[in-house]
Amino acid sequence: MTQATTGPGGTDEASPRPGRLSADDWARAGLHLLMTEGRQAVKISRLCSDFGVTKGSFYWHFADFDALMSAIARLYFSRELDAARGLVAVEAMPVEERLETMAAMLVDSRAFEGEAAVREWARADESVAAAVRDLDQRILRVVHEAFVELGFSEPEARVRAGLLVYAGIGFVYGRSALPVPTVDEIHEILALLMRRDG
Amino acid sequence: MTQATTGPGGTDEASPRPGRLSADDWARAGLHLLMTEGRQAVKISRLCSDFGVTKGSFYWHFADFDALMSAIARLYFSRELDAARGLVAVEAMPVEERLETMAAMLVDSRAFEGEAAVREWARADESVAAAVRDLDQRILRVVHEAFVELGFSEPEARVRAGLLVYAGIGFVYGRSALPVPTVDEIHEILALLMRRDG
DNA sequence: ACCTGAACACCGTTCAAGT
DNA sequence: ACCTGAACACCGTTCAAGT
Repeated sequence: MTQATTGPGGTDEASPRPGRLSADDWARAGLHLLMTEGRQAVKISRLCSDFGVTKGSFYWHFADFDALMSAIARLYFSRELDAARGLVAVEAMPVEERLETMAAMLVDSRAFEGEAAVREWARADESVAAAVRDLDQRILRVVHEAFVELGFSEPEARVRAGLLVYAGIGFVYGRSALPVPTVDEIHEILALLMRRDG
Repeated sequence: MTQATTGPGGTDEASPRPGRLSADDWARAGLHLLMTEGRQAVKISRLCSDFGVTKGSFYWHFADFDALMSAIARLYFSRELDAARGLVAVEAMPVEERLETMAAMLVDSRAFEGEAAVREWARADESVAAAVRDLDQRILRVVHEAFVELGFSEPEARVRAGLLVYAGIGFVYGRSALPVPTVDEIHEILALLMRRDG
C-alpha cells in the first residue's frame, strides 16, 4: 500500500500499522482544526473525510464527541504546560525583568487565535473552563507576588496585578477591534504601574 | 382568546391574530434563549416546540437560521443603544465623574452573561463582530478623550485609556476565575491612572 | 485491534397544500 | 398572511460484521 493518505499530521514515526490511526492522531488533527478554523469546524465527519476513514473508526477510539474534545483539551493544556513552565522560568528572573517578560508574554503571545478559541470553547466545556481558570489564577499570583516584591502593600499589589492581568485577558479578545499596544507603550504601562505613591 | 400559549414573552399587546407569531416574537424568544442558556441552545426546533408550532412556521418569517441570528443581533444592539446612549449621557458629565461612571459601568454592568454570550457569538458571526467592534472603539474614544481633557498628552492618554478599556473587556471574560474588584479598588485604579508624572 | 457498512435520531431546510 | 405535514441532507451515534 503505497497510497499516501493525504490526511493531516504526516509524521510517519513508526506507527503500529501503516494506515492505522491512534486516538492521539485524532486529537492532534482535532486540535489543529480547532486552532485554524475554530470550534464549529471540529466535526467527526470532517475528520473522517480528512483521514479517509469511516465514522466507525472514530468510535473505536472515542466514546463520543465530548471524549474527543476532552482529549484535545488534554493535548492543548499539556502543550500549555510550556506556558506554565515559562511561568516557572519567569519566576527565577529579577523582579522588573520578570514583569516585563510577563507583560510581553500577555501581549505578544504565540497563537492568539488559539488562545481565543480555547477560551470560547471553555464556555461550553466545564473541564476546559477549569483549566483556563487555573492558568489565569496562576498568572495573577505571579504578577501579584512581583508587585509585593517591589515593595507595594497587599492592596496596592492586588490593584496593580488585577489591572494588568485583566488587561491581558481583554487583549486576547479585543485586539481585533482596538489598537495593539507597541513595545514602548508596554514599557509605559509598567512604568505607570510601578510608580510609587506621592 | 383566553388560551395562554405557554411560550416565552407573554406580552399580549394586541397581536394581529390570536395564535399568530411575528418575526419579532421569534427574535425575542431567540435572544432570551441566547442570554439564559447560551449560543448552542438557540435552535429552530427548540423555539418551535416552545411556541407549539412546526418548523414551516419559522421559515415563513425567516430565510434561514442566520437570518434569525441577524434579527437577534439587531434586537440586542437596539437595546444596547441604551448603553450607547448611556455613553452619550456620560459625555455630558465633568471629566472625573465621567471616568468613574465609565469604570463602574465596565465592571458593574448589567447582564454579564449576556455580554459574554454576545462576544462569543461574535466570533462566529461577522455582523455581530462588527457591532461589538464599533461599541469597543466608541468606548475607547470616550475614555481617551477624557484623559486628554485631564491634560494628558496624546500618547499618555492612549496608554491609560487602552489599559482601562482592555481591562474592562478582560473583566467580562475573566471575572469567573479572578477576584472581582471592589468599588474602593476601582477608585484606586482611577487614581493610579490619573496621577501625573514626576 | 482497528475498521467498514448500514442503520437510526436529530436538526436545518424546502415546498406543496391547507385555512 | 400564516401555518401544517411530509420530505430530504447532514451529522452524531450504534452495532454487527469484516480483516
